[in-house]
Amino acid sequence: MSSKQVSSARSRTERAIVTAAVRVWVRDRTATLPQIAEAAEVGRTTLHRYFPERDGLLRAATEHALEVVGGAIAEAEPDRGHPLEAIRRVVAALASTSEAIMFVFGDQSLARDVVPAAEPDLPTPHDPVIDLIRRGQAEGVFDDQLSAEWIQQVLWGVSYTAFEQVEQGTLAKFDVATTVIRTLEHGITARATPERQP
Amino acid sequence: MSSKQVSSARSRTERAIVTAAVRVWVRDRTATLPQIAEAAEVGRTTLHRYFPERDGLLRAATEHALEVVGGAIAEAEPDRGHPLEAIRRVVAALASTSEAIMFVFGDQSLARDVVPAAEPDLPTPHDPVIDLIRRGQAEGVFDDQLSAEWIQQVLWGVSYTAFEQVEQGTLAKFDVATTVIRTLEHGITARATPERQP
DNA sequence: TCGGAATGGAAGTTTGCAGTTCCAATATAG
DNA sequence: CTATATTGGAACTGCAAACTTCCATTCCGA
Repeated sequence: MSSKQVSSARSRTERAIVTAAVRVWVRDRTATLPQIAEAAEVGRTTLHRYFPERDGLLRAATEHALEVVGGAIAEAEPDRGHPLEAIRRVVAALASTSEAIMFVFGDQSLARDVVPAAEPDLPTPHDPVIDLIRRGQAEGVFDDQLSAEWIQQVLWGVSYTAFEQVEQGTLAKFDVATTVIRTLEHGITARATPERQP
Repeated sequence: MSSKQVSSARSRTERAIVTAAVRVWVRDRTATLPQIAEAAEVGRTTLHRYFPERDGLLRAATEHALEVVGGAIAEAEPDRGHPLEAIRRVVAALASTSEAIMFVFGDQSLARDVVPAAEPDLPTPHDPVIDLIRRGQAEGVFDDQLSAEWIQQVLWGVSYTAFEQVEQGTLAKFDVATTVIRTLEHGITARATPERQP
């Protein structure tokens, strides 16, 4: 895309800045640029050279986070195997990108304003996770009384909740995938509930 | 608590400001005080007279939102009846306080910093919802392989997700309680899944 | 009706951060 | 080794929003 070949130094610095931005902003959305420069171990001047304005960095950080999440989902091969197995792989994959997910979904204004601009076509149309859910519904594995979009949002929401718990030490990182999957598959009720008889 | 009797005017104005703050900040955490003054139909000067600094209003808004949510939960009588029925009442009650819930839980820094200061003893110890979940687990209704705290967080998380969907028009307000409860009770899988056989 | 309480408009001050400029120091490639 | 690219320290401007002050007006209870 760039007209000139980027030097290795440039790309290394840019990557450091963007990842630092995600890392810092995920904990404090109001963190200042100097704070991010410090986290990236980069001078304030350098940061402004790479990203002349705050919004540009915000967008780059968002795009980067989306790439990380998208890549993890792709690696999980959601279009392969039994839907239940596939979604377990997806959850496990998401667990390894918790920072990126919390960054993107931790601020509703990000998801509302920046994400659409960042991904002109990928987000809603042809989402591999939606495809997986639809496939699972067609095969009678997932509840087809619930919309695929709702199920997807629940997947994000429950995963996000788990990441939060890890963050505050209430849940062991190791248990994230198991807990999320168990909750998704059976809800919060004990197994084999006598189908409502309260 | 106050040494002087508060005039009806004072309390009416204060209430208008606080509810406006919740209403505005739930959609845009970065909204300015003039914006809130306008939403409260109150002069900028008046707002500053009631809340000399931003943090004070933020705290008051948080306390108010917590009171609203706590009141709704209490009205749902979570300690009465079958746990499944009780939690359905709680979800229905939460649905009517979506604004307050989204305000408190929509910003992790709020839940992290302001909430503990706002409720010195109520939040974690002796939470009626936790009590309900524990009771349900003891009666074999809720999954006792999951911690009560996790189940509570899932309850919040799924409800929050539903409110978001309503906000963006993806879910009808009318369907919130049904959808949340169905998801909580059975997860995202079709009823009577042949207990794993992928 | 009268007087204190409450309100709000307008125009301050202060603060903190984004964005800029300049120049010297250092790293990297040819 | 030298030239160019990259970096970053420091001091600047500009701006937006929090917070303040003053005073005229309106509301409300005694």
